[in-house]
Amino acid sequence: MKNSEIQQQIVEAAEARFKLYGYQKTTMAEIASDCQMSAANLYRYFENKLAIAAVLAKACLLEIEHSLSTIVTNNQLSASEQLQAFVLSQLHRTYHYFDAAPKLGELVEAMTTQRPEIIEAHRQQKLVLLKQLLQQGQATKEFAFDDLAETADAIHSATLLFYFPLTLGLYPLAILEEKAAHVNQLLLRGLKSHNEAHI
Amino acid sequence: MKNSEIQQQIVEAAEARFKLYGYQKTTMAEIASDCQMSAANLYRYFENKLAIAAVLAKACLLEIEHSLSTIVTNNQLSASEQLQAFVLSQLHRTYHYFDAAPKLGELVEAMTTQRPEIIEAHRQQKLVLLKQLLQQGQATKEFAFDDLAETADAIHSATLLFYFPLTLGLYPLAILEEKAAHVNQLLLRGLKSHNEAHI
DNA sequence: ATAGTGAATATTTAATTGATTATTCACTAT
DNA sequence: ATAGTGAATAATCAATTAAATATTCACTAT
Repeated sequence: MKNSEIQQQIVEAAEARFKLYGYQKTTMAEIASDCQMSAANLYRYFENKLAIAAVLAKACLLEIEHSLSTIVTNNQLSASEQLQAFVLSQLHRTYHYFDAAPKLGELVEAMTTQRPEIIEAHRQQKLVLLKQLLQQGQATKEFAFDDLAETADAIHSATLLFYFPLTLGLYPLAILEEKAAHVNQLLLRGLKSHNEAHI
Repeated sequence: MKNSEIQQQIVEAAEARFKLYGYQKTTMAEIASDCQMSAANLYRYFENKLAIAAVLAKACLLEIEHSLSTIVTNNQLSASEQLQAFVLSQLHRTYHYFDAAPKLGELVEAMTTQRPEIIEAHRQQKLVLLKQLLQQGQATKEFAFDDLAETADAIHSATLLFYFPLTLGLYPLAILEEKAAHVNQLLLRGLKSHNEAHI
């Protein structure tokens, strides 16, 4: 069995435990036992427990990024539809994660406090995709705006409610979808190219 | 001394302690001592410690609402300027509260979990003010939008980053101001009346 | 009647300490 | 050399209990 396959196996065992019992309550001994090895041996593959969690977290975030990337590169969709889908995709994916496994909140907590660069990298990646989306909309004359980076940042800030784990718990999904629709509508009106660019 | 003056005195003593030492670390005995009375006597004026905190929290939120109300009724300002000020005022007031007294976070926590109706009432009050602002903008032809309530809700959702205590800590004030400016710019473009109302 | 109190009781916190658990390491097997 | 282990150490957690604290109440003073 290859080195990387064992790493994979460890992460998968950890994932199942983290989802079911939470990050805190999962012990290295349990993960090891699920892999038919000793706890000590885990350290030959990962620096520590947090590193296992980090791989898992990165995978989740990458999954989201892939979804978003698919939307941005889907040229069946207009830029408006892409933006709509972009926001809703984050909402649904993130909501679903915590709906299916509320214990994953512990992972978010751990990453936020101990690996903030992972969260930040994800944010940056989303900004890249948003900029791409906006540029495409601009190229087709569907959108018009002054500053690409500022606009992407504005959209990202304005849609915080739909991807920020702590706020997702505030409302049921149906309400969040409704709010997302309203925010999208307003943002799109601000982006449509038949506006004047300046006041 | 009137009954209500004593209540006032108690709340002020509690406020000073809450700001300096936090809600948890402040004891009823300390508040009472600051008022030259026994802890038992506090219960003649407030049901319990949480009730004192609730009065204080309501006062803080009312202060914010007053600021916002002043902005909305200030007819020196265009509707756009009002919206800009509306968002920035929340950002600055809220930021300042936690900057001057980080321990107030404990109060937010307590209210969020044990008196959520206070938070909700504040939200509703802000929506009322936002609707008023939007209607004025519509009356002067500065703004155009389809649904008043939906638009107010969209703006409120989109500016979450600038009043939600937990997210305010994510960035320094200067960055938040910058983001607020970008979001405002985009929202305003969506509201300006020279847009088509429908796509 | 109203404002106030000290002492009693009920909850919450804080400190202690005894497990658990994470992590390291010297070692074995291949 | 590489994969693995058991046992040692270090850090965390959990149960216990002691101490503080919130809250109630029977009572005093006005």
